[in-house]
Amino acid sequence: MRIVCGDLAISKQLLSFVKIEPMPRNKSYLTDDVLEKAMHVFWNNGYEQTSVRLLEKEMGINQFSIYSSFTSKHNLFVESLKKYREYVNKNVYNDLLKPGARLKDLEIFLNHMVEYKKQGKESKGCLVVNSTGEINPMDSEVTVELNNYYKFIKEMLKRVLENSIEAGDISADTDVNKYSDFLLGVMQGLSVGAKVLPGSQIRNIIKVSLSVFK
Amino acid sequence: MRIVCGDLAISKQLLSFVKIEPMPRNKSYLTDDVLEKAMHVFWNNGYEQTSVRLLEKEMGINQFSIYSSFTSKHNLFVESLKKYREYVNKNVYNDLLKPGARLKDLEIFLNHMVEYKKQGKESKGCLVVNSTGEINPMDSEVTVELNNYYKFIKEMLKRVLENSIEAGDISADTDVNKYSDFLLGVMQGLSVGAKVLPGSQIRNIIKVSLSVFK
DNA sequence: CTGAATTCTAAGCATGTGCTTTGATTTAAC
DNA sequence: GTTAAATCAAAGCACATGCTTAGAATTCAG
Repeated sequence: MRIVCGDLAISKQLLSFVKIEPMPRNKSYLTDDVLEKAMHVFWNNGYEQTSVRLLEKEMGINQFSIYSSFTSKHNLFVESLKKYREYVNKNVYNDLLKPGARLKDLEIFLNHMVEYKKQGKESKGCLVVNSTGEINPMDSEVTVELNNYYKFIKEMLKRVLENSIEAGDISADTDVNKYSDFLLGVMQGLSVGAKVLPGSQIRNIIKVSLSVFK
Repeated sequence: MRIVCGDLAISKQLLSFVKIEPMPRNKSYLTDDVLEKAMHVFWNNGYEQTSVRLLEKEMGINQFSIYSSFTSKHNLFVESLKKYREYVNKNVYNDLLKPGARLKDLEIFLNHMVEYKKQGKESKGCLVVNSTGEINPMDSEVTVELNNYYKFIKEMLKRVLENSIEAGDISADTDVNKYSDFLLGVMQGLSVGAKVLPGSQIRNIIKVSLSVFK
């Protein structure tokens, strides 16, 4: 019997006093790296359209390794959703998460989405919104993670509104909870709309949505 | 060689002068009926999760008949999307499509959605919005039909706004095009949100959205 | 009734699916 | 070097998938 240590080489030494037998071969990959790659595959193709063969190819490890690290395709998907939240935190919503971010920054962010789409790139939408449509609601593990994501976005929007109040951009008695719900709804709508509607319509949605604060 | 007449028994007689050989067996089902059943299967399960075996069972006809009437699963899905537009026209948006329907009716309609969900029923969302998330954008046949649907909804919302202007509910210089885009965006957002968010949040989205007209 | 056209039933096809097993390879304490 | 544990690559498993085929059943003009 031995303590499994995953890909944290250092913990091997920390746990060496427990170990009673020779140490085995090391993983040739970092769990976190291949998970991020898996996330992108799910993001591009959706859950059902993503086969384990495709994951194997894109993650750069074979099926045995996938199953020994993530136990099932379904679990890998759930982990990918968690990873997605971490990913957008760092790479998508970073400006909006900065301390002091205001409605003006939200406006810039939303318009940036349209610009990005106009540059010819295919809009693959939001992994979570796409999954909300695809996954059946009985799948509680996934549903929990979808809700975690939406809570995360709502909290971000709440802070944006609070900062806007503090900066005097909007009235001090603005119902922050109510309006962050509204903005979350708008963003869910944009995630759908941006995939198919022309830019002019998306811009109209953004304009009118933000006009409620004037 | 013979003229195929589908399920319109009457046209057999109309075309009888063309026919040169004995008449064959008749279809035991109406194409339109089984199509509507197929639509519900796709609505409940999504495109990928719907197998031809399941369609066979729910449509009540076997695979041969499915393929001879609809040529492929993909084409059956496209036809189902068209059928869906016809379906919601009759069964979902009927009140909003009545001549003279106003914003007040839209408000009732949206709140009805929340009530329906509160009654414990699983919200399966909108077939088109779900498909917008699931289908890859390169699938042009499907994309065209998704856009047809959204155009249909936008036209409906435009008429609601025009009626509201005429009734004096909202300002006469309201930019109908712009605000119908906005309302379409809100409805897309609600189709996503209603599947996972609590009723209180949905109600907030509705309230704030409609407050732009006050 | 006969016969040709069309439908239906049901079996079958090749391929794709998620997941498992096998056996060779690598690791590092002894 | 030896040895045991964990890794890896590759083949394999049972079953599901979209779609097709073969043959029996049905229809209706002649």
